[in-house]
Amino acid sequence: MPFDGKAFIIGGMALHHHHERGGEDLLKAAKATLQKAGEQWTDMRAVIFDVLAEHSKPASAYDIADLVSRRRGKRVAPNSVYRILDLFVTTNLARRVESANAYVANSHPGCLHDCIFLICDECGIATHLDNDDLSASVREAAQVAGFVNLRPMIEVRGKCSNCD
Amino acid sequence: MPFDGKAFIIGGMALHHHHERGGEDLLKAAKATLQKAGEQWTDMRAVIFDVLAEHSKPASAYDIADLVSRRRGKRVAPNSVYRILDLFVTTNLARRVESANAYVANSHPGCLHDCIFLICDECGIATHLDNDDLSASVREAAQVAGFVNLRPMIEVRGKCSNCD
DNA sequence: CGAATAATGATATATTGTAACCTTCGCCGA
DNA sequence: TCGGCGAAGGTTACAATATATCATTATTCG
Ligand SMILES: [Zn+2]
Ligand SMILES: [Zn+2]
Ligand SMILES: [Zn+2]
Ligand SMILES: [Zn+2]
Repeated sequence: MPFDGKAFIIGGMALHHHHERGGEDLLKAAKATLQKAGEQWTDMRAVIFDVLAEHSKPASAYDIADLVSRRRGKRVAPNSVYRILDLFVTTNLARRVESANAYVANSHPGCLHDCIFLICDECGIATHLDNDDLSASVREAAQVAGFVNLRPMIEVRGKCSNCD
Repeated sequence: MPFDGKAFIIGGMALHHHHERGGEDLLKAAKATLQKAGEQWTDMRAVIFDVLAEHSKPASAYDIADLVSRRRGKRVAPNSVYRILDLFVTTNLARRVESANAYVANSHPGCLHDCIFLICDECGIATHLDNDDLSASVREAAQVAGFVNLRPMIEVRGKCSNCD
């Protein structure tokens, strides 16, 4: 098996390799990941994932509800969107950006690690970083403090180079 | 001048020393810091800071509005609380915990650095960590990516040792 | 097929966050 | 002293985000 990306070790988990995906490729990967988790890849879920993946910046559940409603020609209530977004987050198909109350599609579903997001105050775009040393240090600090079931969130608000 | 704490250098800023404060001491430090920033230490602000500092876990603006209303025997609108919390955050008297939509008093006002919060999903208590190496690395990663005016947020959700 | 389970729809409500405009009060110069 | 000015807070209205509950439809599986 060819090694086509960076390597990750998280909290004693197995080794992963990393493959950033997009477009049709990403859709397929998301579907496979969700199904491997024993969940159904329904029309609604496919549309929501697609809308999220196409969106250039973190999207709120309400943004997504609007976009999906338009695409389906029929109103989809935010609570349905929330349900599916929650599922996506727990199955690693999407991430919640806490400082923006919004969600982004995970460009590497199936690859479990802590992501770092840089969010521009100006244009709202979120840049996705991966830095295993960094996230491992954060996890370790929390573990030393006696925490378990860790879910680190590392986000940096600021102004991106385009908007500067 | 005695050196009574850890040392910090952040983003080329001057050296600080660190002194965790509480009770009357913390109140005084907050007042001094706010006034040094050219802002008034009013009754309302004093009460809100006190309520926040006494609160054992991150408090929402609405929590604070209730507590302050009770203490003053007169309704204080969340609106007013938000205004003052925003001021506190910009002047470093308080921090916003993004993953909890809530605020904590800064135990070291006047001492500028990035804090790490560990928030327990169970009891809601936020443990405050400082780790300069870690936060410096986060800042550097964002800077390398071309971001400026950085405001890192490092939070870890999980379960604390008490609740485990 | 038919029961059990999963997914979504519909509606209501809770929680969090802003905007706009008004009143009060302290401060300062005419 | 008077009147203007600006900061702080009050009041009201509303927007944005999130959850709860129950009904309905779709899937799974024996
Ligand atoms: Zn990542
Ligand atoms: Zn930007
Ligand atoms: Zn700190
Ligand atoms: Zn706990």
